[in-house]
Amino acid sequence: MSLRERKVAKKKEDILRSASLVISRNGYQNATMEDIAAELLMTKGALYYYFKNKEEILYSCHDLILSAAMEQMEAIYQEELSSMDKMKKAIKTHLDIAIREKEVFNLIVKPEQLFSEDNIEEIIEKRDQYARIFDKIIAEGVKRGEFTVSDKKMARMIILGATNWVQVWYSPEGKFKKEKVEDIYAEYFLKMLA
Amino acid sequence: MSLRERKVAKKKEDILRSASLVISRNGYQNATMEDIAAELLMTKGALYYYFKNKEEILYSCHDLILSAAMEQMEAIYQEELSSMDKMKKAIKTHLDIAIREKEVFNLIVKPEQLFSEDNIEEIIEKRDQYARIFDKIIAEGVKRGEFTVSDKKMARMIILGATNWVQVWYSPEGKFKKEKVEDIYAEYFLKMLA
Amino acid sequence: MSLRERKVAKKKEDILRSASLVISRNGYQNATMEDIAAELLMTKGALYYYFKNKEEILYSCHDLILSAAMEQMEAIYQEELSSMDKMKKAIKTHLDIAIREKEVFNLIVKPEQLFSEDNIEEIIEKRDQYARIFDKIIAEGVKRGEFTVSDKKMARMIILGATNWVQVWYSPEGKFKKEKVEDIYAEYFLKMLA
Amino acid sequence: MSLRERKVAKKKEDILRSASLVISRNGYQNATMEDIAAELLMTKGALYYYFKNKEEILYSCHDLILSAAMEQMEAIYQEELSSMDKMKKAIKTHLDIAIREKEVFNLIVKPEQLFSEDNIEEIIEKRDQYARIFDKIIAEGVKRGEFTVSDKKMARMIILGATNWVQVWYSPEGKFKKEKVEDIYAEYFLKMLA
DNA sequence: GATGAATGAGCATTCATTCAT
DNA sequence: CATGAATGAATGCTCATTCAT
Repeated sequence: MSLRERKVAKKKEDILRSASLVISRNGYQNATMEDIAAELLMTKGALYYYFKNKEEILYSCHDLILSAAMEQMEAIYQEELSSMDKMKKAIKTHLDIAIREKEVFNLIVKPEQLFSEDNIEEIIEKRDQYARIFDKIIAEGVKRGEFTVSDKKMARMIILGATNWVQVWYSPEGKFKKEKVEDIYAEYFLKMLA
Repeated sequence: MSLRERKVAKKKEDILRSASLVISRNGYQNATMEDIAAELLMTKGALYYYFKNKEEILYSCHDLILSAAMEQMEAIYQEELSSMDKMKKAIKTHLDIAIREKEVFNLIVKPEQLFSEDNIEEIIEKRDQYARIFDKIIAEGVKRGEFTVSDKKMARMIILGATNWVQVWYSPEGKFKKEKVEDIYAEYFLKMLA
Repeated sequence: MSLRERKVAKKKEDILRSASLVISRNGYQNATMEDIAAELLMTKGALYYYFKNKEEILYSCHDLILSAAMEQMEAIYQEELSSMDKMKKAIKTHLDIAIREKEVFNLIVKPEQLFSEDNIEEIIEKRDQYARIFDKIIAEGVKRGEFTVSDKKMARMIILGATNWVQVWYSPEGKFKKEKVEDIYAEYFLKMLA
Repeated sequence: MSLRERKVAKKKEDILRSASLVISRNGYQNATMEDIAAELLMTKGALYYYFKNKEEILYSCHDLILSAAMEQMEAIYQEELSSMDKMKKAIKTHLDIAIREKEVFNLIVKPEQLFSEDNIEEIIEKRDQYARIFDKIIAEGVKRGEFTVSDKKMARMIILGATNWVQVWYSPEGKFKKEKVEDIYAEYFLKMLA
């Protein structure tokens, strides 16, 4: 990658970071191009040099985080661990991301209202891919006899639902430390899957 | 209540129902005053006779549903049932509301972005009140020895998080019937609390 | 038509008149909604109460004039006149419109660049309909032995082309009076068709 | 002219050719500096090294074509031919240019909307110069007794108007071949002038 | 000479809100 | 009470133009 390409890539990242920030503060619909640019001391016109339109920024934001999450999760799946430990690690990792990326991660919730038809399929597919890693961990656990579940998919929904929800109430200043939350969540879910 | 007052109250209800409907269809940000009025064969100007502004409609919508939910939940809490059965019923009821009221219920998620400071405190207080009924059911179950949980509040968060999430993926046309979902969710959570 | 409907119709007409004026002054691409509104002492937002978007204003402008022209021309065709006189009258009428409606009439020239696919077909069809009235007059003249032309369609193109061009150079303050222009044009074309 | 000067001149020509092309494709208002540069594999910034601004490109484009046309037309006027043949040749040549240069030639139509005051006078003067060659041919024909016209200027307007209009409807894929069109047009006009 | 990057002014469009009637 | 009409502020996006490197 040439110097220039790296500069562009860096700038794009900056923009996505700024966008994430603004979205976190105001929500997607209230995040204006102006806001995103101002955060970077640019003018909104400049954003269009790097991204085609607002949706592309949003999409990239989302993609960036989800891709990274997927990578981590896939790595966990590949590790040589008991299913219990794998799930524990997966839950903790997911919680970690959901808390750190709060709003952007939250975009996953209603893609139909935020993305145009061009992107929506890919979005949903990626989301499903991510979810399927949890399915695989559960399936593995069941096969190994570590887990007993009446419906695997539903179990995954419960786990992901509950962990996604954490961003609604979690605050770094709150009574619970992040690590504590992760431990308890993992404990409960393992009990549920046992 | 005079006849006129009753008429006004009726109209307000109509408006809230329409607002709920439109919000469910399009999401809050895409629900225009025009849409809400059109559904009732009124003009948007008339809405301002009954409500101060859009936020007040939203607030009332939210309040209406949450109040009703609270009432149901409180009734369940008062019933003479084992904690297991109480929780089962509570979960099913909550799921039922979350599915039926989808979008409006979803407003709970990020009140800071939707409500001005005037309303936000009250909103959060009410939400907490609702949640506290679950806390009470859990506490009761623990006292009676039916549940064993390391952290009551966290257990409640998990339950509510997972059940709120259901609206993200549930569709009446989908593979799972509502009753089936309710059963499985209840089963998993009871296992978790046991 | 109720009072209100008439009021709306009147306002729409006003807007179209204003749009015509502004388009005449600045050309279509340089005619902003702001300009059109300002001319009527309205704000641009109000225009959207009457028309869906800028293109619809443009389209209506165009349609209004072309429809009126078509009516006049059809009437001329129906009159009991020699083909010579009919053509003379048609040419004069067309010149009259082309001069009076200058810019708006000029929109006919490149519809592909100005109209979206939704309207373009109808636009072109209407333009062709109008042209076909000239074809009929020529054909009639040929049948009656008043005209001799090697190619009817080409003759019509020449006549319409030349008369449309008149708006490029004609000015009320110029050396030639409108009536004089009309007479000379008619004379030349009749000689051409004879 | 030094080597460097020649290089610059060459580049300017390239730019004008590209501009013509892009304008022909999209129309002037939709021809962006970006488009013009892209065609030459340059960046739009570079265009400003050769031309002060977009208008100057447009102006030069227009000037280039009109100058070439004038040269051809002047040559025709100088030829030793009957007025009939001269006019025939002139019409064919004009049609040829109008068809080939379509959009750029079309700029002539409303110079006031496209050019600033600095250029407009010169534009109009050049356009008139071009037209005057037709006047001279007609005048010559009248003097020689080949043509009989009641008003020379008006005859020229009709001829130029009709031939300019040809670009509105002519298409290489259409039913009429270019040569056929030229022949018929010449025939009609000569009949008109006879 | 040329490029990448940025600017800033402008425009169509949307929509909550207001208010005379 | 309700409506029709209008407002105005906001927003995404485009593009000619500039300029440091």
